[in-house]
Amino acid sequence: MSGAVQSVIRQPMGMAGQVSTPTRVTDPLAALIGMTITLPRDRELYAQGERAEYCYQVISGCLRTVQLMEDGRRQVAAFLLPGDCLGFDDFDSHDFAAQAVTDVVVKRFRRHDVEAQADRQLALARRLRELGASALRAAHDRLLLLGRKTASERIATFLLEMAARQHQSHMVTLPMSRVDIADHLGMTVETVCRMITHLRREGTIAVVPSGVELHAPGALRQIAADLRH
Amino acid sequence: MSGAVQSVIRQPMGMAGQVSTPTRVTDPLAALIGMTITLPRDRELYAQGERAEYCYQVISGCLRTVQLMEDGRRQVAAFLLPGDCLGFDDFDSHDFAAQAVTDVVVKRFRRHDVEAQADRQLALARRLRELGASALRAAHDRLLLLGRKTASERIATFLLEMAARQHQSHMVTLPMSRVDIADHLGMTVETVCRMITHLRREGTIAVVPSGVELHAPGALRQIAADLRH
DNA sequence: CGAGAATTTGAAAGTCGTCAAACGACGTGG
DNA sequence: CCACGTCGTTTGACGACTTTCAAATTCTCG
Repeated sequence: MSGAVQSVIRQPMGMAGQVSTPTRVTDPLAALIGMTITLPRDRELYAQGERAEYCYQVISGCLRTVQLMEDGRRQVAAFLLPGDCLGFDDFDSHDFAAQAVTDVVVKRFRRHDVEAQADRQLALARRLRELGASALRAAHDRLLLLGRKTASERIATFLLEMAARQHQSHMVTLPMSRVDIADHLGMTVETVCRMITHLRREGTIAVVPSGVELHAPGALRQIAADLRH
Repeated sequence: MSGAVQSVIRQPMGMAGQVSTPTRVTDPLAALIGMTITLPRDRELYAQGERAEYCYQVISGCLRTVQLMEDGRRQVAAFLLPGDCLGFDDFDSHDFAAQAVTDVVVKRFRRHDVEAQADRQLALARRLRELGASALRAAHDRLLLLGRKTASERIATFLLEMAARQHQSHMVTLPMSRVDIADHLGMTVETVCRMITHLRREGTIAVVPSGVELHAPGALRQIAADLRH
């Protein structure tokens, strides 16, 4: 049995960005005709450089987007949770690979169709631009993290972000491995472990099988030294 | 230098497949009504968190987008050169500040107008999505750089990228300070200098008042260990 | 229960950052 | 036109945070 696999974050879709878009009664994306696809853990949804024919919205499970260097160094650009979209803003080919962190269900759309539909439906076109803006904002926050934050700040930031995305303030599910986290935060597995251990010994968090419990979110926030607000 | 209107942020070693967009006869952006604004060096075009009423296209000069942490740590997300656009994909407020690196001339558009126009003109709507996609791709490349590349690789990558964006292969103009470069590449001024000195002593580059000459772009490329070929 | 993988911990090494100071480019003022 | 002060760049020495290498421990799954 897949232990942690099914304890993946569940949450209604439609909250793609924690952005306060004025209450959208019907998400234009929901109107698109999409095929439901399931993907087993560790399977690749698409490869880096692959022709980008489809785009996707995550229904359940967790995906990661990955960039590789020839010598094996890896950068996980993002983890995608239910409601998140990917592939909508690529060009002809995908900039990075997308892989299933857990068993995953996604809704798949033909990009050509989406583009065509966007030309007819203003709401969708706007939604697509919003989607891009969300992704861009997230990427920019990560630039600051990777460029300027220390190891402990990165971990704290990451845990808080995951908590927020799961709409939880005490329990954070971490479906991805420590290696994935390391490659996401620009550090090594060992450093990730050490930082987590440190937080645990401080009593700030507790490590449980499928994630961590946040005992002192305030302390985390202080460590994260979060910008904006 | 105004001919660069279509040169949105380009990849280092601009391959990535033929960057879709076949030769665009008329850029939808050119049709927008924009006011020309000049900005002296070091002046701020807009502040972080400021209400995003306008968006811009660079006509001449160089801008930087900046994120600040309370303790002063700074991340330069991007340098913008003639033809580049900014502010098109923000939400209500700007995610970061934009400041003039040199004296700058920009064309300013009211975002509300752009959005409205996009609703009427498919080409513009598509162009806006492309713009977002370009920015996103650039940001992702930078994630890999910040997360996984060494100091020398970052410098090499940066020089090659600047050369490509200036459509030059031997002479690179660097209008920004070493501090700006450092804050862009996630390192310190001292390290930037050391890396440049190292390349100079190797004979790979030569430092001139306004930038550097690339004597051995091949060597740079090798150092950059560039992904995506 | 046992083998292999993932996580955690430890010790040593390195890269990069910090602190400090010299050097050089400019612009102002004498 | 040159002296001088300021700011940006460069260089050096030292220290620290992370990484690297190695191994113990825990967890997963057959």
